[in-house]
Amino acid sequence: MGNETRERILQEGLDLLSQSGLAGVTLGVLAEQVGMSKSGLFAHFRSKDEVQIGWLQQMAQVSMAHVVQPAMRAAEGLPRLEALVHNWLGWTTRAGLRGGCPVAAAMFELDDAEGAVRNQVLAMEKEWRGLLKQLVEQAIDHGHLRRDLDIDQFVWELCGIYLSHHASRRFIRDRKADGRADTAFQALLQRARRRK
Amino acid sequence: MGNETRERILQEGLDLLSQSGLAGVTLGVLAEQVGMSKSGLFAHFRSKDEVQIGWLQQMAQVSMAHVVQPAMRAAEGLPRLEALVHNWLGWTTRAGLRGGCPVAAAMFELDDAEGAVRNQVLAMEKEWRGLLKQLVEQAIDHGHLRRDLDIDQFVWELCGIYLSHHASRRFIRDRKADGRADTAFQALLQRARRRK
DNA sequence: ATTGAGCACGACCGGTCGTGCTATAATGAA
DNA sequence: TTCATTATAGCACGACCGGTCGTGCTCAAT
Repeated sequence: MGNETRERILQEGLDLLSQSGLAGVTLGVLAEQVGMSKSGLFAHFRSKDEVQIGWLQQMAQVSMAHVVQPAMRAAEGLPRLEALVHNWLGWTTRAGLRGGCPVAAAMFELDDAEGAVRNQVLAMEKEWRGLLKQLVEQAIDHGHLRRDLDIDQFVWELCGIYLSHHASRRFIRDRKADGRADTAFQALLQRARRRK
Repeated sequence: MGNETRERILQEGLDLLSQSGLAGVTLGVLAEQVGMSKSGLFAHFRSKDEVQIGWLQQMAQVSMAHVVQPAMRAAEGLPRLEALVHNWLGWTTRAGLRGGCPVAAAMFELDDAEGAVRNQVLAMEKEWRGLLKQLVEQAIDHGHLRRDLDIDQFVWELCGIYLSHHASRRFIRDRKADGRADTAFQALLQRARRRK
């Protein structure tokens, strides 16, 4: 089945993508990894942009299954938010990928670029931050966080924790990365709970 | 003079590097930018790794001049730390580069790589964090921050602010990025001042 | 048994990559 | 004025890039 093959191409590509970044994965090495010819592989796509966007959509699917859905089983409000953050940090490893988060890498790779791939990454990032915002709002509604919290600021700082965790865990290879992120997140929550 | 040319190659290369990342700058486009032939340019280096490491060293020099040295004129302790952070955020633009911070990008580009370039980036990042740590220690010694502060944690979270600022300013192109970073930094300082 | 669609193949396109080797032009010392 | 040094250009290399093309296989429908 053609769709099966396409899925396999995207899945293998996602693994390579997480290790090498968007620019680092060529059709040649991808074809070799999948075990088919470059031309046979390329017949499933119209351009390399389309391949890259396919990887990103595949990633969205995988992260949805490994990060979001399990967190949704936690009670609405703060528990769910905490579960999501817990699943978020270092999610690629648990999803079976050998590299880091492709979107985080793409944000630094494509900051000065233009085009469809950048737009896709931007849309995904905005959607993700929207989800975070939504969970924070729910936590406020349940009285777990204070009403006058600056939600966008909270999400912004949370993203900083994610990025710092990614850098210290994957690049610096600091074994304390998980603990640092946890401490930072708890401090962020503390500020979001306390009045003023 | 050969050294003048080498300097010019590295300076132009640094600008391209900030825009396109390590993998994105090829000797061909660099030569065109500098206005000389690829081979004439390459005669100044032994390998592309050496070129890339040269760019990074050039960057260290430039950032030293634009970020660290001006901050050193502020009074030791908290004022100096605040000046450094102020110069740090968005420093590439003030240094005349058209792109973002090459080290930040490299941390996400090279997280799963190996080799001399990665080692160079790692060494530079560790040196930078060492400098941050030193300024925080001085602020403690002057009584501006509390004695029992977890310094490494402070630096870790500060790096998160830098990364989140970089992403929101350069990739997302959020005009509020500077304000968000400022708020986050002030909150971090607040925690570092207050007892408990 | 024949057809036709779907799929993958190898060969190949024009370009660009990083990297050598060699020749020429400019410079400065003797 | 000659000579040695240096800086740059010219050129070619093998590999690989994203992408196209025509071919042949497999298999279900006719």
